[in-house]
Amino acid sequence: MVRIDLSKARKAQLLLSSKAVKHDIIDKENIKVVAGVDVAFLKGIAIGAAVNLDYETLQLLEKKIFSTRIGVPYIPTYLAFREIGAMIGAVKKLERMPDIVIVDAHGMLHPRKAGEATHLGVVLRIPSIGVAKSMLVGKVDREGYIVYKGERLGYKLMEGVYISLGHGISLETAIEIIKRLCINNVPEPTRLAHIYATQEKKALMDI
DNA sequence: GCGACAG
DNA sequence: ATCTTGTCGC
Repeated sequence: MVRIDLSKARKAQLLLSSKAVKHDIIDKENIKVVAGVDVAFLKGIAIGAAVNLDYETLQLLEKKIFSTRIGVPYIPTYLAFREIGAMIGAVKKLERMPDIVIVDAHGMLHPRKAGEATHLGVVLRIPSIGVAKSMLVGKVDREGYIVYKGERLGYKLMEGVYISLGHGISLETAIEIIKRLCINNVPEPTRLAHIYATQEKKALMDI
């Protein structure tokens, strides 16, 4: 496990956030495939899982796994540097590139507006939305919006479901999409990706 | 300086 | 995130 150069990582995040976009770069009326990504850990291995769902029916279309060695430890606000390799590897294995990707972590609701969801969206040049289980920065206002440094960057859909702007999708559209995907108190793509990653991890344990 | 801190 | 069985409750 190599220690991360926080100075360089910080600069990378600032560059990434400068390239992130807060408005829709796709036609929301034309979303067909939505992906969910998650990562499970076993020893020194990160197991990335990516699943594609039909946006209309929420049915599973395909799923892929990409495992890699863990390079760095978990350091708050630098989560992406630990997981994104496995996540991107899994997404790239999908036969059909999804129209948008749902990441189970924050996006712009991050000290440098460069959380994992934003990081992945900018790197893959694909619209992304972050959905975290707890708050990292910001505060929820009377209407449910999460404000950070005077900017609305997210929305509290319910306890344990915090929408965080990722890349290429406006907050209003992101809220609309996540409301539609949230079935069991969690976005369906995220739930399936988590199950798949955990399943693969258990399979590796029997070896 | 102190405490908090996505997964 | 991960280490981990049974158990309380709808």
